[in-house]
Amino acid sequence: MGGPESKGVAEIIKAKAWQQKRTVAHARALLGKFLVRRWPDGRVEARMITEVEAYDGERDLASHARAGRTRRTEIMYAAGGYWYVYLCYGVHEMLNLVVGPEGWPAAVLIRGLEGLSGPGRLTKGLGIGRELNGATAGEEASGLWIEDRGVRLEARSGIGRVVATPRVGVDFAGPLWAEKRWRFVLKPVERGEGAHKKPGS
DNA sequence: TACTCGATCGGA
DNA sequence: CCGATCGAGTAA
Repeated sequence: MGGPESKGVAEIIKAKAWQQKRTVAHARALLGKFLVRRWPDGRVEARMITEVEAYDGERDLASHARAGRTRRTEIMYAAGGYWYVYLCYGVHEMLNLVVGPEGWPAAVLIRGLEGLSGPGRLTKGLGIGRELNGATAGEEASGLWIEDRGVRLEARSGIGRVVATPRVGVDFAGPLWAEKRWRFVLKPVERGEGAHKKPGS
């Protein structure tokens, strides 16, 4: 199976990879990657990322960074590759990957995984809490990391198609920022879509 | 220190 | 539709 460069070999994505100032592109690029969790008992659970949102700079009034540097947002100003985990509505832990160069506050909210839909549900499902806030995304550093398992999302890849929509729950940010289509969802291909199918079968 | 309000979810 | 539940941010 496969040669020396066989596809499907999981590659752990290094923190460095998230340090370019391309927040929206980073969000889009996370679709199809795998979020991997090492549980305390050593078991490893990996799920494909299917839904993300980009939050980009202080100018983005939907972002926590709209208030500038504060104790909470400090981690967003770090260079890409750290986890930003915060409590929402006093109930749900939200998992974000900090992206961009140092000094530019940006993050990608991970909103959905294959089989675990919803930002609050996925953190609960993977045992992720605020104790990971500020930790490095990496197997050794935090037991929570991103892997590229070779999934490609080009047309006819058969995996799915990417849909861009406005972000969820950010109407408070005003129309300019609420309407930006910075939410990306990986929709599975429908039967008969994305590949030729014999009619009438 | 007081007050407001959320990057949500599950149950009426 | 509504309540849960709590910490960050703001005003004072």
